[in-house]
Amino acid sequence: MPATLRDVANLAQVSVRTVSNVVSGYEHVSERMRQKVMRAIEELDYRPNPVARTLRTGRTGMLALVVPEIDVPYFSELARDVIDAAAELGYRVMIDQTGHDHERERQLLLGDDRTMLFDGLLFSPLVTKSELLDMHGTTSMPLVLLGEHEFDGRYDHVAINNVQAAHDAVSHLVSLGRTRIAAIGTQPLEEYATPLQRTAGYEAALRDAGLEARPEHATPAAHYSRADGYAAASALLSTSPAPDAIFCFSDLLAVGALRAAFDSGFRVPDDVAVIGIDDIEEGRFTQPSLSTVALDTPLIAREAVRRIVARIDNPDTPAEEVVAEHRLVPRESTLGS
Amino acid sequence: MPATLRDVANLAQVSVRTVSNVVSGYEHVSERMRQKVMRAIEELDYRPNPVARTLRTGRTGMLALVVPEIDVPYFSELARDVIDAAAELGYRVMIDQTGHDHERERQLLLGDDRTMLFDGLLFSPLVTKSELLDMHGTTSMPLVLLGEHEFDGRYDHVAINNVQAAHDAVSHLVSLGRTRIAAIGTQPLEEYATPLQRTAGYEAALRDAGLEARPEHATPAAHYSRADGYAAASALLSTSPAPDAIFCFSDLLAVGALRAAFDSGFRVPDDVAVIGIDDIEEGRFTQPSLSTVALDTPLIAREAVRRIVARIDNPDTPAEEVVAEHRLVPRESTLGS
DNA sequence: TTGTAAGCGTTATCAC
DNA sequence: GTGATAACGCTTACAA
Repeated sequence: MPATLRDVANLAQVSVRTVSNVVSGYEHVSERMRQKVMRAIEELDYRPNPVARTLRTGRTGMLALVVPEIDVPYFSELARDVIDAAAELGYRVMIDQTGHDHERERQLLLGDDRTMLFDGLLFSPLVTKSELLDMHGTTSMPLVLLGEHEFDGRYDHVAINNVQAAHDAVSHLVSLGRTRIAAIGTQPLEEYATPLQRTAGYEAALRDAGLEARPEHATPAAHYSRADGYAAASALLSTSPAPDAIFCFSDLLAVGALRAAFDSGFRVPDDVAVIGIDDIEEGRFTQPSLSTVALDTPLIAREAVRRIVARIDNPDTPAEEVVAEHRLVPRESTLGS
Repeated sequence: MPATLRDVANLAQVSVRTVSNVVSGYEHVSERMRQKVMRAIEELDYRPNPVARTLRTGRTGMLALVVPEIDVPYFSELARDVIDAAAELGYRVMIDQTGHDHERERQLLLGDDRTMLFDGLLFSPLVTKSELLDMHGTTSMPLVLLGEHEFDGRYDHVAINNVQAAHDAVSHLVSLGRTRIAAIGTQPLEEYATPLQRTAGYEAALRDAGLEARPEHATPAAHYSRADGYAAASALLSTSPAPDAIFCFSDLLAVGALRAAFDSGFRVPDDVAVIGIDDIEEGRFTQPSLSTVALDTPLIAREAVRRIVARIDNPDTPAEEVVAEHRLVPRESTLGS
């Protein structure tokens, strides 16, 4: 059984108050006392109980990061940066994946969970309905949203300009002279923000270029996975006339598309150019390397953690929106080598 | 200010005991009481405070998963499976990355951290010295080790047979008629278990095949990253005679090696065959697809969680070692298409 | 079946 | 500067 403050106090012949002072580095303790206490701590191998401290102070020192799937590179790279940024401010990170489980999202957002040992919630929806957010209202759990762009002033928000990012990607393809530009990643059945916004950007860019948006070119993808990218691209490339460019709503989809192009006998970028969004590291090593729109993930992570900690420290902080920069990163899959 | 059990009890005109019974689903409560309490809970929007419960019960319901870097695909895929397996048993997962920070590892292992809000520690060292483990002795924090293979009976351990896995990979290259087989991923300066074991398997396989182990073919890699794989492979392929096969200690190194081979004008597998270890999903979509030795990550995760939960429930459970299966997965990078 | 009360191990508010 | 002691919000003997 681990030693408690009281045990230390008894052994050192002082009050618990004094021990607590020593342990938490309080300034005004005489050197003699401090020595005595330290000896007792050493002898009993005392370690403060973080749960008791938490109950008393109301702070767990833990943040929750909620992502759809942690093994999607974009999210694991985001998680890396969030964990580092949190550590810098003295916080640890619990990670939860909602998969495509709306019930789990609901629980987290509503605080309907019996094990919410965290001070704030970083919520990074890839495909999440905005109604869910309305339900968060009653809880007092600090919340920062990551990645979408639908600010209504109620929540802190580190956003990406999805419409513009998609527009930039497609405009790049247009500037290369491509005219039959397909897209992979739409979500016709559900009202998810990210795919909706990227679809809007895609269509706007086509319009701005005077190109026709063919319905059969806007291809859905249930998950933003390599496999779905592969399947969608295979289907697209078997149509006639085949597209001469594919804009994928994520780099992971694009990785699948690259492989599909190869397997279907298409050269990239000669026959078909491919571009994604995210700038995951994987895309720098594909063959050909993957053109993309880079999101400033470290900034997103840093800002998100900064905001949530500010809100934890002062719940009345007004909600704020930060829009992270993005930039076009052309590589071999559109430019050639 | 959130409502407490007491508030609910007051409003419902019952004792806290009764409210607690209702909240925690105790069997013997009259329907009338239950109704009254539920109404009060509803009205006050009461949610139990998990920290108080934790202090009382001694259980946080949280596990810590410690990995070097969460954005390394092998670890993010492991994390996905660990989170899922933990959820199944009612646990949540806090993730920490030690980077290559030995001090952080020391803290975690020693329980020298003021915010250890978890019931058990899943420790997955890629490159970690075993001395660190000796220091865990004094703590009572349940610990399960993942991935190495140096069982001394003190800790639960879900292991990989690294020596055999490496041997299998190299034997596959030998069976293809390759004779100048290089390796990427050794760690000559430090005594890390994984690289040491994989090096041993590599050398044994060469010996068994009657091939000479050339020192210049055993190439170190500081991190198991794409970039280091690229650099190491580029160097290897510029020697003369160049190797006709490269065994990489991880798939991520192999991804870098594939790209390096291409950039150096080598065809894979015709000029040089490449094989890795891990079977990350990325390797199924590279061009050519990556031969590898698959580790049974879901099993590793499931077993690890099962063991740690068993130990949390009963600290006196004897330590146990499980060795996860591995199997050779030949793909285009050794077989061709 | 329900009420009363004693902790869980801290921190913080008083006195001294 | 240090010592008692009351919370923090919950679970659970023990009583009734």
